[in-house]
Amino acid sequence: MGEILSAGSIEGVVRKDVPERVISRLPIYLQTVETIAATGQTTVSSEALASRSGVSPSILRKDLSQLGRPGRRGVGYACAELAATLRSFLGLDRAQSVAIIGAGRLGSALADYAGFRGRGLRLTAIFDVDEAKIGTTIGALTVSDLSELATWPDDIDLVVMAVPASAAPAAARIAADAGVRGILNFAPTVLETPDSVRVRQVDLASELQVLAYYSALDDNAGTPVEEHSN
Amino acid sequence: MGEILSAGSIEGVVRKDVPERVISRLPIYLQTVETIAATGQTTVSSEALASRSGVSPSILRKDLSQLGRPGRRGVGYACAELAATLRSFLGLDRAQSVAIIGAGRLGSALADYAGFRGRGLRLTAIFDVDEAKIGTTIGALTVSDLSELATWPDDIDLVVMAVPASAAPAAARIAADAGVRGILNFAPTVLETPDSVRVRQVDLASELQVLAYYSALDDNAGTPVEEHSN
DNA sequence: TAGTGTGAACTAGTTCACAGCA
DNA sequence: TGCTGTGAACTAGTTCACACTA
Repeated sequence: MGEILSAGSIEGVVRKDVPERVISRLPIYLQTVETIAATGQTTVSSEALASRSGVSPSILRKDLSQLGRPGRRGVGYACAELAATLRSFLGLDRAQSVAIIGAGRLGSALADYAGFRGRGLRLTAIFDVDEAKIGTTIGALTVSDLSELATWPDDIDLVVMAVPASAAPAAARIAADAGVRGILNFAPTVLETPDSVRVRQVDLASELQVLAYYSALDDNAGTPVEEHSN
Repeated sequence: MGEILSAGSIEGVVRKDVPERVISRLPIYLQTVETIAATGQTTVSSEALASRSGVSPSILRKDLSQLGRPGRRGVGYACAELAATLRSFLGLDRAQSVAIIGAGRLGSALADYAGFRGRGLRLTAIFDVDEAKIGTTIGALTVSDLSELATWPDDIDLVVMAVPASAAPAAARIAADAGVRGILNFAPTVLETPDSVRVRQVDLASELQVLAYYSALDDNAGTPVEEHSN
């Protein structure tokens, strides 16, 4: 993907096109700087912020310099201001509305998983197709029929897909038709969506299999494996 | 690229130095090729496999060529053979043993989330520190006290961390001390671990915030976004 | 003086295009 | 002939090093 040259260009809006790689690090910085601010610290250096975010200081400075509101040379970044800039840049000023599709165990767990409130996200609805689940309550929300998504009164910006792989493509189509802007997909399937819908994939088994690779690598470490020191 | 002397090929499996970027795509290929094989198809071209995996054909060919067991020119890849090679390469021949730390809603949901069995992973134990949860049953497993992890009879290769952010660092240390090889961390904290423990981060809020960025971008398409002149 | 902002150098990753083999 | 395997060209991402400024 990538290839953004269409939207907005008519107006002559020169959008600095920030790579997704960078965008995906910003939430971590936000999280970190909020944690630091909560301790009462008012400024933070790139070095401290970077190490607590798990990145290098230079990459952190490059990333933050891209969002226009700079730090102060010789001082560092003002925590509160930086957090506000990050929130605004990520589009979290108005809380994005999130719906969960799939009211099974995973969907229910995600529904009250910490981190919607206070992270610029507002959980708006939970959908399912299972008659037995529709009408039941999860946290403060009642499970609705997925067919209601299309005409849902509150605009839904983002969807968390927590359904089996077999049901995911159909549900994704419904979400896309309803004008949803992004899907966070927990089902182990590659979703095909129109360009207007961004998909991010989270696959438990894939992640574990990546870890399995390195685990197995170490198993064989008795025999001379690559691993060279420097 | 530092030339690596992977001469130690005493055990048949010689693993070159494959970038993590590549490793993290292999589970997707495995998933895809298994799906294709299940339809009865015996061979598959790089183009078909790539498009169903959401990558370009050239990158797929480069990736697969790195694992030594090639496809057949003019034909494609033999599904069954490719799947076996991928499984073996990822270290899934002997099912890796996985433990979940945290028997809350997320932990319980992940415990019976499809994809352990038949994906080369074996869920071995669930731990918690909460007296009220220890001894209760989740699926086929009984929740054990986290302190038992260190002396757990069955070796634990990988851990899924499903605890609050505040509890994660301590739990990670316990896991690292117990010789765990990898941690899949759902808590929104950067974990510091010794080099022997690989961490992969999955943060619901971060992922949604990335999607929020693109969602907000579209909202502002046409009106000047916060932008500074160069 | 301390610590950011940033061009330049470097490194990693992807795509291209075609040689080579079933 | 068809499709993989792969070097070469290209592109993206990271690190370095230091000018610059509060």
